[in-house]
Amino acid sequence: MGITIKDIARETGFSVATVSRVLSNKEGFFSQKTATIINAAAAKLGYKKNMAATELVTQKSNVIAIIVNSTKTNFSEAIIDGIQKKATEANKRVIILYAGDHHAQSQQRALTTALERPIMGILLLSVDLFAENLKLLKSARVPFRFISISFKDPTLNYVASDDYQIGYEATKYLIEMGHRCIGLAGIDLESGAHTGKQRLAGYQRALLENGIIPQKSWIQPGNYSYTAGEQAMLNYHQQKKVTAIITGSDLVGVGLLNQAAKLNLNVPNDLSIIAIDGTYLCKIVQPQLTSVTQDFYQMGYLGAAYLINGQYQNAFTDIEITERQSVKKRSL
Amino acid sequence: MGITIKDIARETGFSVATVSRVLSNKEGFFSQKTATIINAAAAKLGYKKNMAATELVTQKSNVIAIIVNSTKTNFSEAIIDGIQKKATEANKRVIILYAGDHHAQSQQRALTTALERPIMGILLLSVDLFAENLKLLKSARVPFRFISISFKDPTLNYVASDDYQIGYEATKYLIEMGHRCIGLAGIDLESGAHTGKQRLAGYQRALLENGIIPQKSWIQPGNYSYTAGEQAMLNYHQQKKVTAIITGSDLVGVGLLNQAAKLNLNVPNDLSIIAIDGTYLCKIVQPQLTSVTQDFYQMGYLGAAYLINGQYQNAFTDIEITERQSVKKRSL
DNA sequence: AAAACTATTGTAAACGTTTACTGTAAGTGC
DNA sequence: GCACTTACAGTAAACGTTTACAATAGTTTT
Repeated sequence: MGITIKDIARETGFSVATVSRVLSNKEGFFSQKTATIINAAAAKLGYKKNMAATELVTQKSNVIAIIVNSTKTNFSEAIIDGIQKKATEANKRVIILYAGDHHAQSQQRALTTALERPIMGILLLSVDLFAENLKLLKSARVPFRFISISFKDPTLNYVASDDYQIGYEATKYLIEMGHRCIGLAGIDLESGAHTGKQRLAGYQRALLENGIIPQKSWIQPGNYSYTAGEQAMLNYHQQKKVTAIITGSDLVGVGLLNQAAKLNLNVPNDLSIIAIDGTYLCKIVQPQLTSVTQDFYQMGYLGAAYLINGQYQNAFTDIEITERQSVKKRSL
Repeated sequence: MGITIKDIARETGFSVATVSRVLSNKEGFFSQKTATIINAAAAKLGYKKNMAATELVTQKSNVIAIIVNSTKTNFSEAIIDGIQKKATEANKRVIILYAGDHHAQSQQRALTTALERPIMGILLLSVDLFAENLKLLKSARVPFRFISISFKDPTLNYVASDDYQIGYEATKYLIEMGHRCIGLAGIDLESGAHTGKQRLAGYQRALLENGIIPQKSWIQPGNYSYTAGEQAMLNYHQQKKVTAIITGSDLVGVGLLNQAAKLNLNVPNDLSIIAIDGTYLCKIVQPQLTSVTQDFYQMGYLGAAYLINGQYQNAFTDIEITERQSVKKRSL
């Protein structure tokens, strides 16, 4: 294959041990003169360290594996940026594995790819593991953390937004804007993650605190997708009850928005929308979507930090309401 | 660290050689009875193969590294899906590395991460390597292919769309729709890749073939970004010349579209837009953007196939015009 | 000048796996 | 009963690196 330290040893006349010490910069174990010779030879021959061999003997790795689900989650990029930032600071490497779109076999493939080689840990970005895959992950001796997804299970650590608070704040905001019949669309109430359920709980709480009885028909669950938004809008239109809608993701918001346009509804005059996420999507549609904005970058940064420092704890990152153009104040 | 074949050998009383043969399924070198015992022990102990060790001794790897630039390239997902498909078919694993947003150091970090471990090859998704990084890549003995970017340099292999044809077809389409003053916005004419230059050439050719003299002011270069689209629209508005614009990416198209709205221009009545790419973005804005649609999935699939089969050749994938709502026929 | 230290380098084992080479027992053909 | 296969399993070397231990020469201390 390529150039190894043996080649450099032969070239320079030193032993592989000395070459190794110079190349991995074990300060104090070699003279400057030697270092110069060896480094020159390495550069000349185009030496590239074989990390697999290093990891084999040292029994440790500086690689963090990120597992993302390939759903159109346009926020994963910001999370990855945050992870990269922290990883670079801590001199760690990052590799990314795609786990498909909630597909058990793809999940397993990604997981296996990660577990079959020496890595220092795994970060899972809003991936909701199937039971057998979670078991697989737990059975490995590799530390892992979830990001942008949370669980009841106390053995699972995560960094995410507080979904209860998201539901609560979004609802409160709409109530303050004069709305009383408020929809909640495109959230997943089935999965093992309790993201959807928490948002629902916060939403209900805010309604009740303001003397509003939540109506079952106001809730249109879905899988956070564009089409879930379209479908939800169709259903709301039949009922003609809600005046404002909270959407489970930006994409749901856009789906809702476009379906509303098809139905000749004007947003925000006929219907207000607030989207949960606040990615760039909100800014590039018309009208721009008001959002509960999550701090995805920070999520990634913090999740990586916890993994690297070996801290087993959960954390919530900040959220904030970003006002744009899709919510209108309603006079009473 | 974890369980090794030694542990299984001890547990079952067989030698590591036999355990290895069973676990890596070397047909014909072990009895069924032995296999059953060893597999049971492996399952019981939760054995996970250490691929790094395997790759070390076999001197080969089944891992393909994908390097993507983290620019908001919303099409990379489709390419990755195509790669994954082919990789799965050929029983290869895939890891992804982020190379930042045209940032030399991030590029180098991603490249080094890939080159420092045994991989069977590298796929670069529309990443325009800095000269020193290209040198680094070439100096390694690892095969690589570019996807969704093309070069004049005959030593570089790629699978991409034919950018000349893209420019030509987009322009021809607009001419057929009755336009004579046609803009070209947001393409990069500076970089080492000749994507932008090719599109420009095809565009000019189509104009000339139809007796239209290309005007310098019709061309507003940029870096394929949303803001490039906004800026280009501002410039076009000052001139008030073009009636239709070809945009270097979907994102440029959306930027242009939204800036047009701010300027009280109606698309497509006052201005027609055709975007190059045709990702889901075109469908989720209003009006939906007509596009020159690229077959990104196929690009990924084919690029992976060439890499896996060791074929050193270039290929162009199909393009097609997808009519939506942003181009209006102009009566003469 | 002996003792003790320091700086630099080498030797060899180890990491977890694969595989060429050997060995052995049982089966086959004559 | 002999030679020849066949089926299965073990021994040991190899992959590229790190590092404990040992060795050497030079320097300092006493």
